[in-house]
Amino acid sequence: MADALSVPAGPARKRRVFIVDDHPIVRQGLALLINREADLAVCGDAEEAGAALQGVESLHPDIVLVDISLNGPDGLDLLKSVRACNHRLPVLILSMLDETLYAERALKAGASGYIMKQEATEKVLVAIRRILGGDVYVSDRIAKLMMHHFVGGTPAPGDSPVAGLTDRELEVFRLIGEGHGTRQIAEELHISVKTVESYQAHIKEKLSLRNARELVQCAIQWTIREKVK
Amino acid sequence: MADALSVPAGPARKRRVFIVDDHPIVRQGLALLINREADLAVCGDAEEAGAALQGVESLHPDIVLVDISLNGPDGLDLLKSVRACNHRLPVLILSMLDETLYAERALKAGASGYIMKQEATEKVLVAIRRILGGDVYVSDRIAKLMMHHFVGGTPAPGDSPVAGLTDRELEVFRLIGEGHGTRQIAEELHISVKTVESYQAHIKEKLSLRNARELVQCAIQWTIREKVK
DNA sequence: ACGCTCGATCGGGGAATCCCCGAGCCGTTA
DNA sequence: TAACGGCTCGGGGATTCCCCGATCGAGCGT
Repeated sequence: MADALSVPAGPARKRRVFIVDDHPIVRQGLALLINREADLAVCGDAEEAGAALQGVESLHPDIVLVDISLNGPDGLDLLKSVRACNHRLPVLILSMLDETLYAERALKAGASGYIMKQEATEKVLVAIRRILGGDVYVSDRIAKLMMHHFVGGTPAPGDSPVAGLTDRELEVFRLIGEGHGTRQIAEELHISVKTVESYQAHIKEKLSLRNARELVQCAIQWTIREKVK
Repeated sequence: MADALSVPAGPARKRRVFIVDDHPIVRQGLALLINREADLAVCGDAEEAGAALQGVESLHPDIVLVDISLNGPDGLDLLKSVRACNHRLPVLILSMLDETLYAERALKAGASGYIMKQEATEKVLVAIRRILGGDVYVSDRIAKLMMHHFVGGTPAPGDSPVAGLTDRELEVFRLIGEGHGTRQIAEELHISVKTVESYQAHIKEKLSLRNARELVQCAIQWTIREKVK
């Protein structure tokens, strides 16, 4: 854009950041944090997706920070809208939600990074700079998890890890997501409880889930998302 | 306190604020916001209940800002702990969770105010000053709702059945919704596994849930609705 | 036909949980 | 004082979890 007519030298031109979060306190906090840096400056902010799109359109920032849980269209929707407008604009998703459930989804939707609000504030700045440098930022845990999924059994990038499940496994997974218990599932499928337990173990393996509670959590969230889409 | 020997005039002694929130970004944001004011200053902050109690003990602030959803013991627990230590210390609860569910609990537990993170930043300052002045701060909506509960012992129309849960039960419910297991919850709250099981039983009773899996399903769905709303 | 892999099916067994019972303690209320 | 409700915990049997492994058949390459 117009900023090509670079400012001489000295402190290089400040990179412009746009913030989208439904909590004014967080917006202001991030703004104060970012504006304290010599090489960064907040050029605008928005509370929800609509205003955010307008702001991005008119202010053409260098990077956008987006919270996932917005009112109305959520952060991932906003991300897709930005992508739909042919913008190469890098987007950093920040959220208080569990990264294991959303980070991968965010990156597949075209985000350049994912960071949790539980992280130290410096990490936000690290993430911003790394993304501005053209890299992708995710926590070590997520990076490891995604590697696992990649080599594990999803040859097609863009496939849900759920796609790697067997027919029977997927069936059990779906029933779990609907709140059915192990014994109940065994009866509905006319198979042994032991067999259902086997499937649950395989699913946990394939989805890198640590215990049964995480399995239930994952299945339910997946079920909800499937219904919406 | 000692402030009775009033500072002449000019900028009166700054009132000291202590912040408790598990999100560094929010802590820093609030700190920057508060320190910008002529009559207020942040004297310390903490990420969880234990450190918060220590900080309050040694720094004796004029007011404490506490987020509800902390790791381990939550904001209401911390509030009760402060009260148990014979502290008259005013506490302002701030949260991103639905106020209709928590505001009343917070006030009954001895809080001086409740404000949502969705509110404008200025409202936080307004709330702080009103509480420091000896008043109580809640949104008009909550004030009206509490009146309704006061006059008619009825559970009020539009109340979630979750509102019928005990403080402790709701806490366990929330942790279940975040994917935590029974043992894990017991450790985080420093209580027996048996006690956690009791709460789970009570919750299932009150919400008419048939088994543990339905409980997990309900808790997770509720968590998503609360956070993503 | 011969291995070989993989999905579907089931079992053992110890640890953890679920789920029904009951029971103290303590603060508030009647 | 008595009653009530919330918080805390325990017993004990049923169930599930989670690690092992096993059998059987279908597809697949040589």
